[in-house]
Amino acid sequence: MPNSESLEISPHSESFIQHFGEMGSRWGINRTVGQICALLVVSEAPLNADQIGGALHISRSNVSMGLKELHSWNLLRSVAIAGDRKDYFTTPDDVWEMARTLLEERRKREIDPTLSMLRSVLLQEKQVGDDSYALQKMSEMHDLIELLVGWLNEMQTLKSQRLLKLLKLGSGVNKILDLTDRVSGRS
Amino acid sequence: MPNSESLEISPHSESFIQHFGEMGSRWGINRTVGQICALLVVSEAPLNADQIGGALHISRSNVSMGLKELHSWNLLRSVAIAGDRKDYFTTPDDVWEMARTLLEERRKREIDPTLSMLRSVLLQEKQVGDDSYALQKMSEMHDLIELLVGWLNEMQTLKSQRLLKLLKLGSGVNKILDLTDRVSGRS
DNA sequence: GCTAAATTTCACAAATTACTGAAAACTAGA
DNA sequence: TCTAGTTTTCAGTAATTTGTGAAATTTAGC
Repeated sequence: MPNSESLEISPHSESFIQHFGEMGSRWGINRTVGQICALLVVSEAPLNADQIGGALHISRSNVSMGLKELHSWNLLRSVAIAGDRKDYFTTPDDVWEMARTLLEERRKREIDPTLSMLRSVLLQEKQVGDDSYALQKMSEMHDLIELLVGWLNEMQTLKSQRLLKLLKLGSGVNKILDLTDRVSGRS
Repeated sequence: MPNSESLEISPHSESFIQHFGEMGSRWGINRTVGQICALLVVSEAPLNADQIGGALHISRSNVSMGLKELHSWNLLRSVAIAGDRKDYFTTPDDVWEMARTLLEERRKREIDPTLSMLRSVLLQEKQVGDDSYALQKMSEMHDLIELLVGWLNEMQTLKSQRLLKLLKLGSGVNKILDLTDRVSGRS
């Protein structure tokens, strides 16, 4: 017995969803995916595809595609509801978990491919007439990205509590780096 | 006396430029802008608009638009060449400076607007019938982003050497956080 | 294995974004 | 101030991305 009433969305949630739609393109996802994600975040109960389409005024097939995309971002959880054959969806409850996932996925899509490309170019035999300036720049960029990615990975392994502490420390980290300098005797 | 020969591009640089073009859309800039940026990075000498267009096989007007866009990302430096009325362009030499700039610009475009939106929604008078679950989520998201943005800002103020040290430390930061715990007596 | 509910796929349409050439607007020297 | 070289703007077109309905596929219960 499907619920035929369409979802009620508060004005605040409406702004939130609208904003995610507009920002979607800047974030490398499209409007619809952004809106679906926002809707699921602010909905306490899991929603089915019809509810999502109804709330956002988009077609059933568009919802299906949007969910598929959201799934590929690892931001979707499906929930089975007893006595209902429909699939219900939600996003992770913990916003920190979502942020971590997002960062990881963006790293995979936006940084890793470039690192691979740089690696493979730098690994190739130097060709005659190759400009060393360009190779120098690529090498610098490679090292920078490798360091950054390695650091991000290590941060991913940190417990939430630890990460929180580091973030709250902010540039106070300076003092601590000083401390390690003094202990190890380096500049 | 403009140089009529078209720019020579090495196969390695070619791959690099090509890659930046393909990644452009994932990075929220378009193909052309990505390619122009890559070309300027690997070119030791500054280039003029005709050279850029020639090298990338794009129209003069497209170059103009691409440069404008790159300028808005704070990644463009113009150089005057004596005895030539044309404008010459390059990107910053230091890849770390470029990375910092990039991060800052993306923060402005991708995060700051969301922070503003959340602030303004949360500041509004609670309305009757407003779902507190949604407001709770928005509040959590607001706090997370504020913390993250604050931290990023502080990192921007850190000297390069310090930043490098922090990055190389990686999850070794754990030990140091332990240390501060013991000193201050917190858990 | 049938059936009906639910979901996904896909060809096409709509909307958005990127690119171009021509014309307009600058700019530095004569 | 005139002119030739240079850059920018802009309207129209091309290319890409997004959204839809209809058809195909999957799935759970009988």
